[in-house]
Amino acid sequence: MSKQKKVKQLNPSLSVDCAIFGFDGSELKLLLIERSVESCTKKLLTLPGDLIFDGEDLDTAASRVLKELTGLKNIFMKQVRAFGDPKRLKKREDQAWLRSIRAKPEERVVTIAYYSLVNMNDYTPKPSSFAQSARWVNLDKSTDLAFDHQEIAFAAFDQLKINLKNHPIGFNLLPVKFTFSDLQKLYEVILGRTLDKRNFRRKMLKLKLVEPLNEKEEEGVPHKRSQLFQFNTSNYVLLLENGFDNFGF
Amino acid sequence: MSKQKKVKQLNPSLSVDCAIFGFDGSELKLLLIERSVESCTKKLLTLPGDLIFDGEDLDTAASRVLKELTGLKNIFMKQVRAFGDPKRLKKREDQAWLRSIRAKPEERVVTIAYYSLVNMNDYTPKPSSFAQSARWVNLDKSTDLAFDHQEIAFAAFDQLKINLKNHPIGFNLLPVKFTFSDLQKLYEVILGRTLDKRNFRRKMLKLKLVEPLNEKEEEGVPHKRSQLFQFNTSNYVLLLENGFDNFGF
DNA sequence: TTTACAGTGTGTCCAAATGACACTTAGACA
DNA sequence: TGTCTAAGTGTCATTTGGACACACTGTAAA
Repeated sequence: MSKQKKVKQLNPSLSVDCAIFGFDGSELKLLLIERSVESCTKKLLTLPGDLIFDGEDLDTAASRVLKELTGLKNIFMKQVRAFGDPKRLKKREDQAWLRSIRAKPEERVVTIAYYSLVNMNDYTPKPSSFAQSARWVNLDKSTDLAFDHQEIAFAAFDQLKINLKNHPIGFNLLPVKFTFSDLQKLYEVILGRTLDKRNFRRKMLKLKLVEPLNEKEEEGVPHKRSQLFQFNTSNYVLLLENGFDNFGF
Repeated sequence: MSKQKKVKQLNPSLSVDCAIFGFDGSELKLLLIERSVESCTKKLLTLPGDLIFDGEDLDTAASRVLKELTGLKNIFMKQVRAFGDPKRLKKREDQAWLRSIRAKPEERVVTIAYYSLVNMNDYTPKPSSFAQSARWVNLDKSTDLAFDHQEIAFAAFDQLKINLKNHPIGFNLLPVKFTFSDLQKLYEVILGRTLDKRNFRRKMLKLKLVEPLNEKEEEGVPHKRSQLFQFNTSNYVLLLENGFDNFGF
């Protein structure tokens, strides 16, 4: 009765990749790591991702890999979809990296992509494992990713935009107390266009997802101090479950 | 130089499963196959699905597997997502079947689910391979599926409903020429509720997706003969690409 | 030939939602 | 005291959504 089977073994055909979007109040960023290639000075810029273990649950694997590479934990991620193009890892420089670290670098790997949204200020990435660095990169500058990670990032962002319209997503991106401007900026960044202040307020309040606090924080700003809001958790949960139809800005 | 690598080899960790929805003019059906278990009289009722080959593209694999098991070909399928729960194939009766056919029946298999919509009348399933039978089953009677196929079918149906609201989906379900009633019935079946005839017509015509033909077909119906419509292909393609916001009934 | 039947096809009204638009106010600072 | 910055607020015209009822056409049966 060997315990051989209990030993964790990487499955050479399966990986997860995580597209973590962060918001700092004005710009949308993507969490990327660098992987160095032995024979080359250039580093690969990629999403955090790695092979998963035999018998490891997909969601669990995504959380584990993200934590191993970037130190981020307790982040709720949602699956985007699987990417399995046989050529997805076949570029020259990608193969160089794979040969330096994988038992079977030639193997086709199907990767399950995940995405999430976090408040950048709450999470400071700390690279480890084969991640040389882990940092937030402006979404519009996140180009030249290795493997098919550009495609994965786009797909994840599309998913984000779609879900933004049907779910009260994006609230994890803001601090507990926030202003209406914060909220609106977030929506503008994700949707990629400006919104009318009054119309935005009207719609958002109708949903009853946010409620005013008795605080007018922000000391020392060179303008009128703004009302602070928080999320109404009970309505939030309710809408999370049901989605909601009319949320088009 | 052995050609070993060129030999197609099944990957024991990867499969595809296809949720094919069919419409016969009044009810929504799901295409299911039966798999017989050697030691048992009871058959497993499942979605068409099987392991994929090393290096085989996912979309290609889905088409191949569907054809092998049911004879259906040239069906455009869309990926739902991956299912990889380590326990997804561990039920007693599921294991019995797997032991009879798989080299590694204990192995955790990640399956990539696909879905599609077809006009039932255009496709008559012909079982082959390990499919004992292949037939259309009423969606509400498609219960008691083996493995985690019930969950997959639900997820695929959810996807269908969501896409119905944002894309001109469901048109593959109808014959080239169709009446407004046909179209409306389709929507009612998928959405699971009745719609107002006049409002439906108004909205649908605004999209300019359908256009009237100079034919009032249907001979010998015990009522006024109805106008036939067809899809406006150019607008159809346009909307397929962009999706469209206002399609909520 | 008359009648019953079944599904087609059409218009209006009201309520709600949407989008466009501009000025006053609070607070900081020079 | 004036200037700057962002906050905060209301109206109107248009579009959209849902609710609602009756006459028409062709068939079949009495």
